[in-house]
Amino acid sequence: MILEARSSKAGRDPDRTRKAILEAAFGEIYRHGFQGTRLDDIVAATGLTKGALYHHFPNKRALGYAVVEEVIAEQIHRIWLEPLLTAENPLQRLIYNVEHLEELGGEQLVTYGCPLNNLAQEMSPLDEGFRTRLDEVYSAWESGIEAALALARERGQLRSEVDTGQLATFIIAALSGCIGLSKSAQSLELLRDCSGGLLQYLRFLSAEAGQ
Amino acid sequence: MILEARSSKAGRDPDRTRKAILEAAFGEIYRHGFQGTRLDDIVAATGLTKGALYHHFPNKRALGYAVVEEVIAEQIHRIWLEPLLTAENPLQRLIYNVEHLEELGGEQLVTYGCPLNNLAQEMSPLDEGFRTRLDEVYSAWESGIEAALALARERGQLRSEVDTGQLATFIIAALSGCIGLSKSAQSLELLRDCSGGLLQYLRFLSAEAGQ
Amino acid sequence: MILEARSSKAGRDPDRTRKAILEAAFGEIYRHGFQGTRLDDIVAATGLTKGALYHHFPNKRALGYAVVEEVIAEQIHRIWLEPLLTAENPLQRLIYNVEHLEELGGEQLVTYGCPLNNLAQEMSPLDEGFRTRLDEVYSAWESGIEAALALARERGQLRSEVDTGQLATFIIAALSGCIGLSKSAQSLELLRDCSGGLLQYLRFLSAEAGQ
Amino acid sequence: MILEARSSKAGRDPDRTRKAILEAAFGEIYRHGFQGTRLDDIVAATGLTKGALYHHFPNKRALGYAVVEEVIAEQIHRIWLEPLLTAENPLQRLIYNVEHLEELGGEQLVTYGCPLNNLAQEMSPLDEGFRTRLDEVYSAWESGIEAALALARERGQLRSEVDTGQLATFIIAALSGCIGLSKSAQSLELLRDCSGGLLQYLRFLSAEAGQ
DNA sequence: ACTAACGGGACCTCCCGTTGAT
DNA sequence: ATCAACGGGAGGTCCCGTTAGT
Repeated sequence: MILEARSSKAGRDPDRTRKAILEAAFGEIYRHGFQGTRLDDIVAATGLTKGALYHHFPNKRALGYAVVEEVIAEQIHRIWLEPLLTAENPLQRLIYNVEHLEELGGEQLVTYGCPLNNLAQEMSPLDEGFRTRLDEVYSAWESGIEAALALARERGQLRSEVDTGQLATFIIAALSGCIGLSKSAQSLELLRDCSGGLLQYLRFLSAEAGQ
Repeated sequence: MILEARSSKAGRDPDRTRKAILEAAFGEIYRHGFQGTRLDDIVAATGLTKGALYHHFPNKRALGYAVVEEVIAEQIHRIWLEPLLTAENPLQRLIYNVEHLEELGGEQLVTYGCPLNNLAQEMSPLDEGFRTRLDEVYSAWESGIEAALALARERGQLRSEVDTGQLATFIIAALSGCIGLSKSAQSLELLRDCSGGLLQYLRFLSAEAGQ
Repeated sequence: MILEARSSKAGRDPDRTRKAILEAAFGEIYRHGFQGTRLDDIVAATGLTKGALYHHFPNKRALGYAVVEEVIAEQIHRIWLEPLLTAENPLQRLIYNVEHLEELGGEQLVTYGCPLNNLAQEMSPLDEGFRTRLDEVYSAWESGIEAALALARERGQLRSEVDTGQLATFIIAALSGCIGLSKSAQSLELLRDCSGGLLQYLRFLSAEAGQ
Repeated sequence: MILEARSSKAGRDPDRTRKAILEAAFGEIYRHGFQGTRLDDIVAATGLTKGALYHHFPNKRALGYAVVEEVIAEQIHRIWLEPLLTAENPLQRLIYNVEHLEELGGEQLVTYGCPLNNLAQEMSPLDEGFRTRLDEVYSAWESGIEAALALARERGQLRSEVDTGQLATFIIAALSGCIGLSKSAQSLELLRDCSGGLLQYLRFLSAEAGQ
């Protein structure tokens, strides 16, 4: 998102500038990792200069934190929480999401992987600030899925002996693992195969319930 | 492995030196990522100098490649291939491995995650040389597990309709995901929970076969 | 040119800074050759830092190119083009220049030689970017001398059968050679002797025209 | 010159090894300059190792000195001294040499220039040891040409008022300059043009004598 | 006479962050 | 709020020379 030129700087919307920086930062971090991202590239992507960036964020790390809290968390919410919690049939919607990972994750999913998992694997052991923020996003994701599973179980769509908390965690782990493997292999087919393994498990847990 | 000080620079065992560099490099890369690793730290860990390192490896990247090919691949082989392929009951051994991830992966498994997955998530999209080498390790891992599954299926320990290739991929993905999640959460408990989800799936697939 | 210390890094005149870097770079390259020049010496000579240098030039090579295009080309223009093209009697002015090489070239002419020739001999075979830029300076020098010779021939000050283009090239070659020889010998006398050989030739070509 | 493998190291001829190193060093220095030459490249070109090089020469500089004294000086002697001093008509032979620079200097003359001039321009101001040795080669070259000119004058082939010493110096300077210019321009045509300028002068000095 | 392993240090490159000004 | 100019320092690369050994 490159800001269009305006006649005066004073006329710019500071929130829009902040958003633009965050988006550009997300894109660079997604493609190069946090350590591999250069601030100069971010400002170049926005058409601004470093001074503007440092006006909105005290340093690179804080910018990274903001990307986690505002961009990545928002994506998880938009894709995995909101749809599941408003769905008529949460379990079906969950299965639908797993079946349509590619569309939901964007065309770069196989190329660059999962933004959340990427950052987590890179930064969690290096920086506690990143770790706690990433962990919170994971927790939110997990509780969303667990809520959907619990609702499904209540409705008799899921085997009653299922530990919804454990299953939610396992689903996220499996998804992250599948996307990660397909990234290493650069293979969309592998992503489908691998998520197929998860789907089989999910269908088994729900199909049995239907009997 | 710190090489003891010697009176001379010549007369050393070149293979031992190379090994020492690789081990030190593996440790640094494991803890800080490849991009976050400094050659100075590697040489400091070995008691050598940059000159020695440069004598054995043309540059940092080649050193990284060698770590993948010689250290990480060897670990996968030692833990996941050799035991499974020589076991009386490969499926039991596979389950045993999943149950004892902590001991097999070392005390730092929760702290720093899976060495293979870490490098793959960081470097696969950035460097094709890394990607292909890491992909090969994954492939070897996968074929080892698949061979064990196929043998188990032959012996009637596994449901006959199981696609062993897909399942092997899914197992690796789930393992990688579980370890990654537990790293982000810094929680051993989460690792146990998550791998419990995988075990349940595996036991289901094998228990049914017994019927 | 050492920039005076200022309280701030901002608020400087960027053009002056750039000039200062170019001048310092020219001096170091002139004395040590391009490959023998260290960026540390250049920044030390200006009182700046590497950061400032890197802000104005992307790398050492680009700095070298700029020295050729802006400093050396300017010197050639100031000494050999402008005076000849505005002179009442271009041929006389050309001879005057050859007779007063020492003053025009600076006190370091015998010590360090011709800046243009030095760089050309060192870098032309090593770097095409240097070669083309140096070749352009040579071409400009040559066309200036040729223009002067052509005018002189028109006025009957030069034998009519002279090939002004060839002669201009030869004059530059002879000058470069003379300065180079005197540098190797560290002998001002040799410079005078050698340029005397060229002067004799020039006088012969012009004296005949007077007949 | 790569030494053929022998069954034993003791069986090698030390003088041949030394020669091989000198030849390889000359080639590398000719193409990359002295400062741009790496000892590793020299030893790679000979098939030896650095130990062998340091057995024959105490350091890089001494090797460079030896290249001047033994390789370059020998070339000057072979091309410019011996033929001129044994020729029936030294002046004709001198003119012949100027006319056939390309063949005498090798195919790389335009590409890489004159080995003697290259080293002189690069190293004379940087290292007094190089300067004196290169100056000696120039002196030898000059005295050879002067001897030829003096003989020619004696025989009435050259105008009697010619200062043979000055002319010899000028010839060398002009030759060096012509080769240097053609190197910068990467133009064989320019070499012919430029040496044509010198030839015209020489023919004039001799033609007049013939009258 | 020759080798491989290694020491040691210099140099360019690169990038995060700061400053005064607008 | 935004900018260009600049400080400062770290990291990878590179290469000359040394050493014990054969």
